[in-house]
Amino acid sequence: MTSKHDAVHAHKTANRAPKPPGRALRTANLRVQLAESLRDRLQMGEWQEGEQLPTEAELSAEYGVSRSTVRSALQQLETLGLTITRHGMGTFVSPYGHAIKAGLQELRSMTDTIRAHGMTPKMDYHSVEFRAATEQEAAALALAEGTRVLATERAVLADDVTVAFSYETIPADYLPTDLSEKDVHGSLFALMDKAGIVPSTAVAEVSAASGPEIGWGDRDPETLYVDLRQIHYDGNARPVVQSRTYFHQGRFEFSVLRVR
Amino acid sequence: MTSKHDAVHAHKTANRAPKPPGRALRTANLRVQLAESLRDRLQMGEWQEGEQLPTEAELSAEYGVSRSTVRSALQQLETLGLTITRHGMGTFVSPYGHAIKAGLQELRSMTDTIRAHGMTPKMDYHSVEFRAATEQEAAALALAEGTRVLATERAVLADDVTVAFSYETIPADYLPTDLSEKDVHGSLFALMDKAGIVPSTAVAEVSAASGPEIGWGDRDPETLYVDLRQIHYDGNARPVVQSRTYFHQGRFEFSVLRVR
DNA sequence: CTTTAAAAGTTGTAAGACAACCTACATCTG
DNA sequence: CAGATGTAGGTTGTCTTACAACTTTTAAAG
Repeated sequence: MTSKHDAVHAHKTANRAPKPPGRALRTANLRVQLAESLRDRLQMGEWQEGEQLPTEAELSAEYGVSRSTVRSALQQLETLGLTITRHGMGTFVSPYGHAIKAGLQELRSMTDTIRAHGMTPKMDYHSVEFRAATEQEAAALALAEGTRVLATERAVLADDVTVAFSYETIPADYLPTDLSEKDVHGSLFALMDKAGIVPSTAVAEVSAASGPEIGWGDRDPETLYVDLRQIHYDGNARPVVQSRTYFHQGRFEFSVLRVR
Repeated sequence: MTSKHDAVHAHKTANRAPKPPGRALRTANLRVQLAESLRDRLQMGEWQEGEQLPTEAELSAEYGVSRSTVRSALQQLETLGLTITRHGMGTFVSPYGHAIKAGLQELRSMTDTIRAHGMTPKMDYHSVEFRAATEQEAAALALAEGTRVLATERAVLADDVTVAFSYETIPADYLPTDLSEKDVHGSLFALMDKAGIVPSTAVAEVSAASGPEIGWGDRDPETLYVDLRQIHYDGNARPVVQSRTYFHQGRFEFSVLRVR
C-alpha cells in the first residue's frame, strides 16, 4: 500500500542478491516478515490493549499479500500471546500488559528490553578479551577446545543505574574478521549482525544467586540476583553465544508470558 | 488412518453438544487441537531431536484435515520453538533439549512440569481456607473486595524432596459449588477443570528471594529462592488464579525457551 | 571423474469458495 | 410492550486447487 509497510516487499526482492553460501538466511518467509512488522507496530503501541486489529482482509489489502499469509502472521502473534483471535469477531490485542512488550519469552537484546521498559540503556564494558575457549565453553558452544572466542564482562545500566552484570562468550569466527578489542562497545547483537549471525532462539536457565564473586566495583555482597544462564542459537540451531547475566534483585524485574 | 489420532475429530463433532453459554469454549479450532495432538506426540518422544516429522501431505492424510490446517498447526509448533521448518526440506524437531519439554514459556501445572523432569510430584497442603479476598488479591483478580476466595499454602515435592513453597488464591466462584476445604488435595488445575475453568495464559514475574518468612517447617533461613509471582487467565483473558511460588535454589532449575 | 541438467519431493504463497460464528436490527408472537 | 425469532452483514475457520521456490537425488553429458 503506502510507503509505510513496504519493508516486507523490499526484503522479498532483496533476497535475490547473491547469497553467502552456508550462512543462515536473513529470513525468507513472507509470513515471518509480516509478523515482525505487526509485532513492531504492536510494541510501538499503535493499538491499545483490548483493541481490535485490522481485519484479515484489510491487512491483506494493506500489505498486498494473500489472506493466507496474513492469517499465518496473525496466528504467530496469537501463539506468542500477543493477540487473541475470536471466530467471527476479529483479532484483539491481549491485555497482559508489559509482559507482551518485554517478556522473557521473546528473544530481544537487553538494550531493547530496557527500552521497552521505558528506560535508557547503557553498557559499561569491564573487560573485553580474545582468548581460547575453556572446556566448559567449548562444550556449550559445540566448538573444538581451544577455539578463539571473544569474552566480555559488562555492567548493564538502565537510566544510569546498574541493573545487571553480564558475562558473554562468542566464537571469534562469528564476528567480523577485522574486529579488535577496542571496537567492542554497545550491543553485541549489532556486532554479530555485521557478520551475518542472527540469533533466533535461546535457552535460558533461571536461578537465584548471591555472593561477593558476582560483579565488580562498589556493591553490597548481600545483594540477591536472578541468574540467567543462556545459550543463543541461530536459525539453524547452531549455538552462537553463551552468556550469564546476574540481574540485581528489585532493580529489574522481568516477566514471562506463558501460553498453553 | 488408525484410531490413534481420532481425538481431533471426536472433538469436532462433540462440539455440537449444547454449549454452556458464557463459558469459555473448550477449544473449537481444529488447528489448535491438531497442534495439541502433535505437541503431545512430541513430548512423548515419538520423534527424536533433529528428526524429521511427517510431511505436511502425510499429516494431512493421517488426520484427515486439509494441508492448510496442518500448516497452521505446524507453524504454531515452530513459533513455540518446538520445531524448525525449512523450505523445501521439511519440519524437524528442534534440538533445545529439556527446555522444550519443561520450559517455563509453556503453561503447565507444576505436577506436569515435575513429571516432565522425570521426577514424581507430590503436594503437601499446609493450609486450605475459604476467606474474603484482600485488597491486593481483589485487584489482581479483578474482583470486588471481600469476594470469597480459596487460599492454599502448599509444599511442592519432587521425589519426596521439597522443591518449592507455593501460595495460591482462587475465587470461590470458579470452583465447584459444593467444594469444602477437606476436598482440596492434589492439583488445583484439576479442581478448576471440574468447574469448567481452563487457564490458558499466565503472566509470571520472576525475582530472587530469601528469608525466614518464606515457607514453613524445618529449613535453612539462608536458602535462596526463585520467586515466581503469577496471574493465570482463562481463554477470555479473565484472571482466574493468583499464585506465588518460591523455588528452592538448586533443587529445581527451570528454563525458558526464547524465540524471536 | 566432474559438471551439468533434469526430476522428484517438500514447503511457501496465492486465490476463491463456503462453513461457522458473532453482532445488530428487524420482525413476529404472546 | 416484552420476549423470542429471523435475517443480513461482517469476520474468522477450513478446504481446494494451483503454482512458485527451495532442496536433494538421479541421470546425463562432457
